[in-house]
Order: sequence, then structure tokens, then C-alpha cells
Amino acid sequence: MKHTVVVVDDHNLLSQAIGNLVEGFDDFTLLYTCKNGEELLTKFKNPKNIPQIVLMDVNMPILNGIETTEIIKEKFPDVKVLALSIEEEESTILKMLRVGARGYLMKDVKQSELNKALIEVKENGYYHTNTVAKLLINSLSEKENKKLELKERELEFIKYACSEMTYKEIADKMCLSPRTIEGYRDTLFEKLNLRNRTGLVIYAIKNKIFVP
Amino acid sequence: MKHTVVVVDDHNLLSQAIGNLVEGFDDFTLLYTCKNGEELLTKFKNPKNIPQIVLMDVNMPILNGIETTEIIKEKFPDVKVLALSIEEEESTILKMLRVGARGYLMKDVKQSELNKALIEVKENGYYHTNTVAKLLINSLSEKENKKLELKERELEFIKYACSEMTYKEIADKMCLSPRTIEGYRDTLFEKLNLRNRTGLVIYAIKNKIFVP
DNA sequence: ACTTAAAAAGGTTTTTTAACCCATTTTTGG
DNA sequence: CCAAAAATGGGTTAAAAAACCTTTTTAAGT
Repeated sequence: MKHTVVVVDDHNLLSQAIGNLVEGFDDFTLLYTCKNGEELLTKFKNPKNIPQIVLMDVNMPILNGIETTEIIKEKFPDVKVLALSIEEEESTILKMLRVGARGYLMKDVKQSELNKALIEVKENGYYHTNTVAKLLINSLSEKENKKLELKERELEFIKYACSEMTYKEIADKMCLSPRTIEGYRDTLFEKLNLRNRTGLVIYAIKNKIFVP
Repeated sequence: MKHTVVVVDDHNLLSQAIGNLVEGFDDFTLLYTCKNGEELLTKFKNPKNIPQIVLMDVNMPILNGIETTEIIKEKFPDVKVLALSIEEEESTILKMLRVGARGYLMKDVKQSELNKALIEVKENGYYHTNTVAKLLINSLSEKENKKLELKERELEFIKYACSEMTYKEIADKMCLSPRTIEGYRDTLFEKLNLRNRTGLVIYAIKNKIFVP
């Protein structure tokens, strides 16, 4: 009996193409494709549409891969989610694995490896490339956790700092005293080891706190 | 007689998948796929490997889509290049068209539209979506050209400005007086309508002068 | 060799940033 | 309810950034 697979990706071409590949594999068959998490969950209302494996993109509009996987993990724990994305950001990969993805493939993966990954997931429940395995080990040490230590208000400030506003203007915008804002700045420089606002902007962009 | 197509894309999965799609179209057949411009040009040394249409990704390592298309335009003018990319940056699209691409498809295009585009390119020599057509019209007015007016030295400065260096340090690095650097800054603020260095950094990143 | 435009550099002043240390208020957990 | 922690805000000083206007040097063309 072939295992059923669903592809979720907002790039039409890619999802159809991957679907075709899956159809070509001996042990798998494509049920359908869809554009985002919302569409997928709607499909799931009919039990006939629930596959054994979901090939999930991470960056999607409306309901992204991480959120969707989280929901699937909770409501349909038997469905195995395999992430498939161009996104190589460490923290993204970790988030995806944390919410229950059984593996993470980069989109530059070879056809044969996709097949192998599907077989592994089917038989052992998971599949991890070397790259991802290394990441997992690194994540055991804190490192990246620093970013999570940033307070809500600090994050808000950082976003404003990625603009042409002076600190005084930012203070107005956030309804705080300029001193408080300067305090945020000082502690952020300290925490993140930065010398000036430019460094903060670059940090924010690298860590997707602010998207230009 | 079917038209021959080659797919150039560094994402293995995608190139193979698109290749499969092309094989599925009535009027087209896939010759081969490759990972970047260099590989393609090596292939071209054997005339048997020269296709009628190249489906070209823009962002590739080693030799990117723009450079590759430029070379093809010069050395193999009969080969029609159709760009196929996730890159939605205006200036990138324009660059690609400027060097001779016959059309520009986003990767979220539908299978049927890819087929339509290939047929159009085969029969009329070009294919442009509405989005791209609008872009072309806008590009007639200068706008984006401002970026091209930036001098070499200014661009170099901008890159350094996207760091934690002070202007003094940048001056050292560029072997210029701090005053000159401040001059660059002042004229850039004027030209680009910016208020401070943060604005310059954001501008640089938005316009891919600096990639974080 | 002379003219001219652009690039590089200088002077000065004001504003903004940054560094450091400390006080008050608010929240939170025991 | 109280202590501790976190958030907010203040003072001061030095450094850096920004604004504006001018001069010297260099490069380019004729």
C-alpha cells in the first residue's frame, strides 16, 4: 500500500512539480497540494483528506509552516510533517523541529534524497541531514537563546530604531521618556555586544526582528 | 518537432521538477538541467547541447542569471532566455530584461502559465505578465536610476557605513580624510533624501548595496 | 598650458548618540 | 504584606553625527 503525501507550498509551480516527483516514487502517492496552512486545515475536515505525510514549506502567507505544524501536532498527531524550505536560518529550522517536524530539507535537495527522506520518515518516523543534525547539537548550548531574552518592549524599540527617527521621536511614539529609550538602547548594546545604533539595525535585520 | 528546453537553477529539486513539467508539455522537451551559468556555458561548447529556450533562475552561485544571460545574448543570440525566479525586486527584473531575457516569471506561476509562456516565447519571441509589463512602463521614468548615479566611491562608503565603524574609522579604511567621508555622507543624505545613518543603512539593504 | 569640473579636505556649530551611575515607580513572587 | 526584581526615568559628560559653507587638490578635456 502506497503512503499518502500532501504538498503545502505557496509557489504553485514548485508544489505541482514536487507533487509530480512524489507521484514518481515507488512507495508514495500524492493526495493533493495546497497553498498554505489554512487551506490544508480546511482540507483536513474531511478525514479522507488526511495524509500520512505532509511536505511543508515554512514561508507561506496566511498560516505559515511553523504555526501549521504546531496545530497538526496537536490535532492530528499521526500525520508526519517533513519541512521543505529554502530558509536556512538556524532559528527557523529549530523552531520548525521544535513544533514537531520530522525532518528539514533544503530545497536544493536532490530528487533521490527526497525519496530517501520520505522512506525514512515512513519507516523510522524521522529523517535528518547532517547539516540539521549538527544544528541540533549546537542548539543544546544556549547561544541563540539570547534573542529570546529580549523583552517585548525592547523588541518594539528595536523596530523603531530601524528608522530615521531620533531617540526622542521614538520615545514620543512609544509614550516613554527619552531616558527610558536610552536605557533600552544601553542595555541592548550591552546584551548584544554592540557599539552603536547601526550595529543594532544590522542585528535586527539579521535576526528578522525588523524586515526592511 | 518539439522545441528543446534547458533548465538552469541551483535548487536541485526545483530544476528537476520543472524539467519534469516541461517534459509533460506537448510542444517542448527537456534537454538537460544544470546548476549555474558556468555549467551551462560549458555544456554549450557542444552544439548538440544548445537548446532553443533556456529557463533561467536569477540567483545562482558562481555565475548568476544576469551575467549568464548577457553572455548568451552575445555568443548564442538564437537562444531564448526566459527568467524564472522568486526574486521580485524591481531592479533585478529590469536588469534581467535589459540583458535580453524574453520574459520574467515568478516562481509562484501556475503550471499552465509556464506552458503558455513557453509557447509565446517560441511563437512570438517574448512573454510578459501584466506585472512585468507595468514595471517596464514605470522604468521609463527615471526613479530607480538614481541608484546608478551613485559613484563607485560612495557605494564603497555605504558598505562600510553598514557596520559599527565610526566615520573616522571608515576614513582610515578607505584612506581618506574624515572630512571627505562626511562629505560623502552629506551628499548621500541629500541625494537619497535621508536624515541620518540609520536611514542610509536601511536604504543600502533595501537596494542590495549591502547584504546583511 | 589653461580651463573647468569633480573629488577631497577643512572650519565651525548644533544636535544626537553614547557611556556611566543613580533614583523612583511598578510588578511580581513568596 | 513585603522583598526583590523589573521597568521607567534622571543627571552629567564626552564622543560622534549632522548641517552648512568654503578651499585645495586632482583629473580631464581642449
